[in-house]
Amino acid sequence: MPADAHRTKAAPDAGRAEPASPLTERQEARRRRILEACARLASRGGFDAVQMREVAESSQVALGTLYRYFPSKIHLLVATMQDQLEHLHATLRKKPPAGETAAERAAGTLMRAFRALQRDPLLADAMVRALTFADRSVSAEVEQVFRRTTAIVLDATDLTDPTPEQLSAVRVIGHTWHSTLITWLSGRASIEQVAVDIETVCRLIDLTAAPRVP
Amino acid sequence: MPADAHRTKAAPDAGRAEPASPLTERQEARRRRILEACARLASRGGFDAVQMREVAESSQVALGTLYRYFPSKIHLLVATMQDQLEHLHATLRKKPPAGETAAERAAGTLMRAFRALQRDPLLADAMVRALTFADRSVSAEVEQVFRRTTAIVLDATDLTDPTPEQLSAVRVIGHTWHSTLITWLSGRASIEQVAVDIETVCRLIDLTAAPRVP
DNA sequence: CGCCGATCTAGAACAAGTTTCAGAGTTGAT
DNA sequence: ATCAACTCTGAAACTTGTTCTAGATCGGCG
Repeated sequence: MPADAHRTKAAPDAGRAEPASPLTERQEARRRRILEACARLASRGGFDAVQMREVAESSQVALGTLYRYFPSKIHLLVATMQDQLEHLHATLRKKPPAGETAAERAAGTLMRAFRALQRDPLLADAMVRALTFADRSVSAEVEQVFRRTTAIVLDATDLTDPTPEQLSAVRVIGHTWHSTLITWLSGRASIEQVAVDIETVCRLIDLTAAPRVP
Repeated sequence: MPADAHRTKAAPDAGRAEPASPLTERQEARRRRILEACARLASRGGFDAVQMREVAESSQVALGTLYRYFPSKIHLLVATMQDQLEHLHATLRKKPPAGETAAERAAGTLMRAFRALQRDPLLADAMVRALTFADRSVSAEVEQVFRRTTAIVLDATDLTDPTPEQLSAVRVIGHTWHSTLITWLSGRASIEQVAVDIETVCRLIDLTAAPRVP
């Protein structure tokens, strides 16, 4: 798996659309078809069912083109996670969680996110496995996913100006969220245990909280 | 990757030696040669360099035999991690960490473990990636690795009779340890940040501590 | 000793991720 | 409208994890 095989030419950006070459309409549509096909296949058989040839066929794109958009299966799945997290984040924003303390709100939001992913366990499994399996060649994309996770937690806590300590706590919470997700998906922990652990780790937020100045 | 391919016959137990058919001396030797070859190869090129054919050749065993001992590359790497963690645990036990609070001792021990794995980053990378990539067919072995991690933390904190809350904290600490390890190995975080996050999460121990009764 | 079943070996065969390439299709600038 | 550069397609080839098969070895037992 010679994973450093990034095209150096002006290939369609497999990450986000922001800093890249504009991507024509047709290209944007292709990209979207690919991501949808990926999610669809993952939603059935999980990680193993996302076969590059199938994704290509299912999204009506040649195999070579698929690889031009996403340089590896891992890139593809991480991009899919990115995509799904965006939706999730938007959904979660709409109904901010109730709760006295920041910790409670964080735990509430994370459990809601957890349940959302539970609804499609095979898709979740494929995405999260790809995320943790990713090597350096996917760093940038993985980083973005983590940023999104961090943003979700920060949103939930309503912390406007977090201290370094709080940022550390938020990172730890993100790590725990991903790990418990994997643990649950692998059948090594119950939902109850996940809930307990999420609540436990979220206490770190209050522990490191500075009094909020309005 | 049809990973549920466990032989159902009386195959050499790929997990620990405890509950299995005794394993003759020659077989024990084979198993050890395989694990050593695996560690050696991983120590050079990391995950990708652990190629089953190479492992087989390098440990003077036929490919089929390798698969009889370890039903997949993931099983092999998880077993290797198990093996390395045993050594590490033994080493760490010898010099218990200094520190006033349980949290400090836990953080100290984990950072020591972290530095031990740092010395062989490619090996660590291969093992940890295998660990988080493992699917249900490897649950039992993964579970054992987590148990070992938990044991290391509990040893460090010197908690003899942990409450359920403390166990949750210890699980969270274990998750964080693995995640930060991956994050560092992927070049997405500095050692300093890892140290900070480990210290942050270890506070959970004191937070949930019941007064110890001697 | 000589046999039996389990284990090991060598090597072919198969599956899925990845790479490569020649030719057809698009696009943008002149 | 035309040309050059880029992009997409279709198909084959290559790599590495995994499975399968036929025969050689081993260990215990009568």
